[in-house]
Amino acid sequence: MRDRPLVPMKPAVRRTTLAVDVVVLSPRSDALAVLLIRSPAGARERWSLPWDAPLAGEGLEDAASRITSAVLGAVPAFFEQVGALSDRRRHPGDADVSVGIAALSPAGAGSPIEDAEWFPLSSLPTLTPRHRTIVDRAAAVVRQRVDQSPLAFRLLPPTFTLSDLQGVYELLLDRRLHKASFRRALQACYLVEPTDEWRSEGRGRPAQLFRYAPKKRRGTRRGVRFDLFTE
Amino acid sequence: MRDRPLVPMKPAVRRTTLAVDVVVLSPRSDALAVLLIRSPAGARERWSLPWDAPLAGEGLEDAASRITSAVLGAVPAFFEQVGALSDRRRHPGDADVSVGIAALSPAGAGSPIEDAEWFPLSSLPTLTPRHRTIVDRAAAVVRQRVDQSPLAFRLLPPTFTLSDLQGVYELLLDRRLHKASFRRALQACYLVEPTDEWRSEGRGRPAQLFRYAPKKRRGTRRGVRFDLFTE
DNA sequence: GACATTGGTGACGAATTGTTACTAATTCGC
DNA sequence: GCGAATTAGTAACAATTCGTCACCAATGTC
Repeated sequence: MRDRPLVPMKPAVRRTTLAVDVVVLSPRSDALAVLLIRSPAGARERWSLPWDAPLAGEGLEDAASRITSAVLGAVPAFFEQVGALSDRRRHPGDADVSVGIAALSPAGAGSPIEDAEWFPLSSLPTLTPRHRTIVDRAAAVVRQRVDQSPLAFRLLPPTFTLSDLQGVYELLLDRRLHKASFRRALQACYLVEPTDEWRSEGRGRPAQLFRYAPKKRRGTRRGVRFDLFTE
Repeated sequence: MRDRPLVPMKPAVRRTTLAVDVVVLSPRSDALAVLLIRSPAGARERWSLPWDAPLAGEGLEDAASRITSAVLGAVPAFFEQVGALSDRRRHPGDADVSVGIAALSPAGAGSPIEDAEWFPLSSLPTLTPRHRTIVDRAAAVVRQRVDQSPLAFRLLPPTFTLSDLQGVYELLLDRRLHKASFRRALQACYLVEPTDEWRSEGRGRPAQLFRYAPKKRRGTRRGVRFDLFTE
């Protein structure tokens, strides 16, 4: 009936080289930025994502944490796998397979080592083709999950103003949100609680500081929203 | 200031063993089912996910397609990576790292080889710990993405009734949907078009057959829905 | 003190969603 | 044939949510 091998497939492991490539994301001066490291002299591209092979038995997120820590001096607040890539596209260490991991780091946490720098997502230098794909997918995954998962809170310090929070959402979604609607939606879900601190930023009324404190209120399950399809 | 190695990290690839583990999902008799293969005699678990190592330079989804094809005799309609796992948990081939891939196959496509069988997600036999995790994550990912991506159409034949479609959504979301609301939402998004065929299933009025034919109508971007957070 | 600027909220009309109730076309049993 | 049962499909209304406007509050600037 169909193409099928006469002899059942015999699965077997094969040895390959594997890299964990980390896309560290953080809001810097009103744009989402990626942490890149200067390539060793002689490399074709000047910059690359921080990467390394996982150590024996080390979890992939643990590897990403170790790598980020070495480059930024801070442990990211959140990880999300972006996908594994196995293709013939070039990788700085010529790994056969790359696992891309997005790491979210709050604004202001850590500081890059000398050979590392933040680049806004919108103006990246040339990267190896595989790294370029991983960055694009990381950005897409993060943007897509903002609505499913409290990612935005991982890009903020422990306390923040509601305007800060709205700013991060606007950064991630790349569109303006309406203040009153944003706050009403937030209120309805019991995700933040007010602290008794206020922050004054020069002009304008001081803003109350909030912290992320989700209450386990199971929201009423809604109908199907076909219009959220990304494809 | 923080823990940071005195010498900058020297990334390097290391050789590891890699497996692609495939979770083939298909609706069988009103439940979502997974395709498992009988383990060789002497294995600790009787059943396992179909798996293999990717061939040199073979894409991971291509490997998943090849593996599924060998076991089911049909090429899945859709793939979605479920995550890469690197831990010390047991894998049938003792691979260091597994890439889990969910493969969606329409009801009725292909037929399993002799050593393979469909198991409803709700009553699986014992699997190696890593395979168990991959299945759970595949189910979670598919359930979570149903609202973002037209997955449900990949679990149906090319033409289907609206009741079929609603049934798949109910299977995936594990809750009843309201007929009128479901159809109104579907209508509003121009995702299906009617064929001029009708299907009679015994009792009841015959149903019109539809096909998946998304029109690129960009839906109006909505506000933020915090209540969709999964965590 | 007037004004510009940022924070925060009530309220109203518009849009969407949940539900009820109905009509339509078929098979089954008599 | 004919009514009951069963599944498909839809109109219409009520309840809820959403987008917006308008406003008040608290601060710095002139």
